[in-house]
Amino acid sequence: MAAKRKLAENPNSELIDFLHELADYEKNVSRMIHKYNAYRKAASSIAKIDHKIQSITDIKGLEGIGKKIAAKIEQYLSTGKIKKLETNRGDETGAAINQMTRVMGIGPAHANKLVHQEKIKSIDELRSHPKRDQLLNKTQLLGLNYLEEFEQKIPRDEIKQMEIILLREITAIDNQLRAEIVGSYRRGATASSDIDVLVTHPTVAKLPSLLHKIVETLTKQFHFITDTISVGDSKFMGVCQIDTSKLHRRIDIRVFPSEQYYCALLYFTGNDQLNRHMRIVAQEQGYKLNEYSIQKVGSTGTLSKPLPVTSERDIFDYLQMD
DNA sequence: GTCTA
DNA sequence: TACCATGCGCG
DNA sequence: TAGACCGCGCATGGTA
Repeated sequence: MAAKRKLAENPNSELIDFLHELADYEKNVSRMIHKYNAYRKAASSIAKIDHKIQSITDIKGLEGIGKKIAAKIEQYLSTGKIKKLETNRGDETGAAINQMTRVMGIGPAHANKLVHQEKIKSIDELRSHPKRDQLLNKTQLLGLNYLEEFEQKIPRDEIKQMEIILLREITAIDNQLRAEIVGSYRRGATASSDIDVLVTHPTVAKLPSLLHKIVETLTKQFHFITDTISVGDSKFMGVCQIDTSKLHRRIDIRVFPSEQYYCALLYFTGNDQLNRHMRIVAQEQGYKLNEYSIQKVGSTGTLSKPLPVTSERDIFDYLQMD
């Protein structure tokens, strides 16, 4: 094979897209987050099937697929359409609400308000609205400003370049600092939707001021950070740019005390599915696992002190996992 | 919308 | 000013 | 058939 080939598309991708569209409508328009999750779960079950679904018997009994979704799939199989989806698509207001939620910081609640109260029907109308600056908060204005840029994936090579700068500058602030880029990048992805940085330092008391120092340095000295969305003692969320010829990117930086670092590393490397799986295994083995620690659960539900963890391996060992 | 107690 | 509820993004 | 469906840091806006 001469060049890297695009991964073969899932044989049921059209059906999966339909389910995602139904999911989005429930989340953004109906504001039923659990229905959203139900549709997503059904879609992910179907995504695991490696052949084209021919009949309803192919999916009956699959995890997350009950009566209603099965009926919709049946409709899709026989007519190529799903009534409910066609109805949703005919709802202009719903479509407008969905569009609004493309903007970072505009969720279902605010999107509904913009469309229902302000009668705003499109992103363009929002951009040119005379009261735009009163209708949106700081984060949402940033989100609107960078909307198209944030929708672009970040190539792995670009993150690699950022990694060099980040590690160099963070270490320059304090050579006891340790930092890693986690998320899909650490899982080896060829492109990511944002940059997620974890930082730790052996001296707990220093952590909050260190985060502020890191943010200040990367902002004022290097103009690497271009905007701050939020910043507290343990988490920064913002925008960065490797140089002015490149797009603006979403970046998060979190600091953890060293005893929590490896639980955080595991958690923020993900993915979601692995996290859920490990939480369940932990529970089965009599532990409680989260992004901060692993604790033993006593017979009465009492929690032990956080167990010592000095590597990700330690966590797998407690849980007897490979 | 689906699953479970 | 202090506190609280809500919205949002996130692996 | 009622209730769960992950939980947390930060911003914001409301209330006392």
